[in-house]
Amino acid sequence: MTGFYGEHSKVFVSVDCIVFGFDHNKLKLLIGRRQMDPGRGEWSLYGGFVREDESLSEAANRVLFTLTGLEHIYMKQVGAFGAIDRDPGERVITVAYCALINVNDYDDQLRQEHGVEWVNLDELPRLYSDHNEMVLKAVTLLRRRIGTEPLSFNLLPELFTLTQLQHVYEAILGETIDKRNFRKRVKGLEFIEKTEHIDKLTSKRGAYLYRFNKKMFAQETAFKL
Amino acid sequence: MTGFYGEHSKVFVSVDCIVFGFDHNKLKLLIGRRQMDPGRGEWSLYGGFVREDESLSEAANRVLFTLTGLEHIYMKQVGAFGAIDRDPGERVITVAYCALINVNDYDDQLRQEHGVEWVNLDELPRLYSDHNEMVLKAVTLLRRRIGTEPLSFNLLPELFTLTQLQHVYEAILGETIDKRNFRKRVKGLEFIEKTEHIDKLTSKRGAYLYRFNKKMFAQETAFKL
DNA sequence: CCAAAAGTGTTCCGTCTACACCCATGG
DNA sequence: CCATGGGTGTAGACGGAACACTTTTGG
Repeated sequence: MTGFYGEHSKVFVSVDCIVFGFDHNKLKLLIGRRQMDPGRGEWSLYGGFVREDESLSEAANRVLFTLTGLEHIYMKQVGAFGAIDRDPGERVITVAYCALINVNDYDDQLRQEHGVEWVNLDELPRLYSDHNEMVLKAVTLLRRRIGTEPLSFNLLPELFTLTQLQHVYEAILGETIDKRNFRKRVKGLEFIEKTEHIDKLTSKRGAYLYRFNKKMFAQETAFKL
Repeated sequence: MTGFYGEHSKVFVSVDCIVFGFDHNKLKLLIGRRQMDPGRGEWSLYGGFVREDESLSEAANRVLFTLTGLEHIYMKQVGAFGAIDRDPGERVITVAYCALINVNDYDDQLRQEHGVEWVNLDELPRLYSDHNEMVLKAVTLLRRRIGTEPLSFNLLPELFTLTQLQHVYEAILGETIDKRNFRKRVKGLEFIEKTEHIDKLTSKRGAYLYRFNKKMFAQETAFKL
């Protein structure tokens, strides 16, 4: 029985994290300089090898936790990448995962300790190996899903203004959105809940803060924004 | 350098093929009884281990070719599945691929030699391990993409009637479509080309045969059907 | 001659888009 | 008092959905 498996060869499997954040009205990506060979010094996603005692998604969550100290983060598999020579050193198949985090939740000292930086997605440098390809696929998925899944809230604090929410959509879709039309659509969604709190940081007049209501959303069948 | 990799462990990596076909107005899936332990006798997708000298997609194409004798088939990665105990024998991470083939292109003798059968998707039995999950994800992707990508033609012969095309959409989406609206939309798509050939098999009156024109499609930016 | 599938347009309704001005306040 | 971002409604265009009858011909 084990003989059946024995005929075949094993390979290294790693996970790579595509970590998106949102700040200053820009979609950002967390990347760092590789600190190991091969590819030392090149810009790269943050990743790690899959261990025997963990599933792929567990590995991805562990790697993200190691990097950010954050748990229970939105993560989605982007896909497996398995070109023979994608890793110049050894045969390594990798599974890319996309995570959405709120940049304010990420301790900046921890970030520096790991030597990673927030880079504007539209100014992304050339990355190690096939990492650009992974990012591209992640962005495509994100764009496709942002309109029908409640992803944007993962990039924002718990309370946010409608203008902030709109900026997230604009950053992800790469186009400007009409303010009145956007707010009209939001108004139709019960699970985007207006609070009595007011944000006075970004405007003198102040803006109402909204909240994503998970319970309300659970009752929702489908939405478009 | 190799020491860096040496700290980590390797795992078996396989590919599994989710092969869709279309026949008798039904979407069908190719499955067979497992001929090996663990899980001998259970319904299962057809798969194989990834070799050292091939990429993931090459492995998937090889496995599909072994099974069907078909090459240059539409194939799309569905995702990686990596639960620790998903394979009862050894740790195996698998990457699922979805293929769309025309059932008439598949030699029936070859099918029997491999001991696989076409099963209606809506009558799918319980499959080995996490294979049902893979199929579910593949179907979800298929439904999402059928409206914006020219997938349906992979399931049909080169020449097809509009009724056949409509049946493909109905089978994939699991709902009936209004004939006049459907044909109105098709008429708006230049890359679905009317030929002078007439099919007399399915109706006494006869129906015009159409063809998917790849060159026309290449000039298309986006479509909806 | 009739059963069975092919083929064909119009109307209605809801949704999306474009668009401009007043409000509140801190400095 | 003015610069800055917050907040609001309407009209017209467009696209999607509903809907029924005529045509052809093999058996």
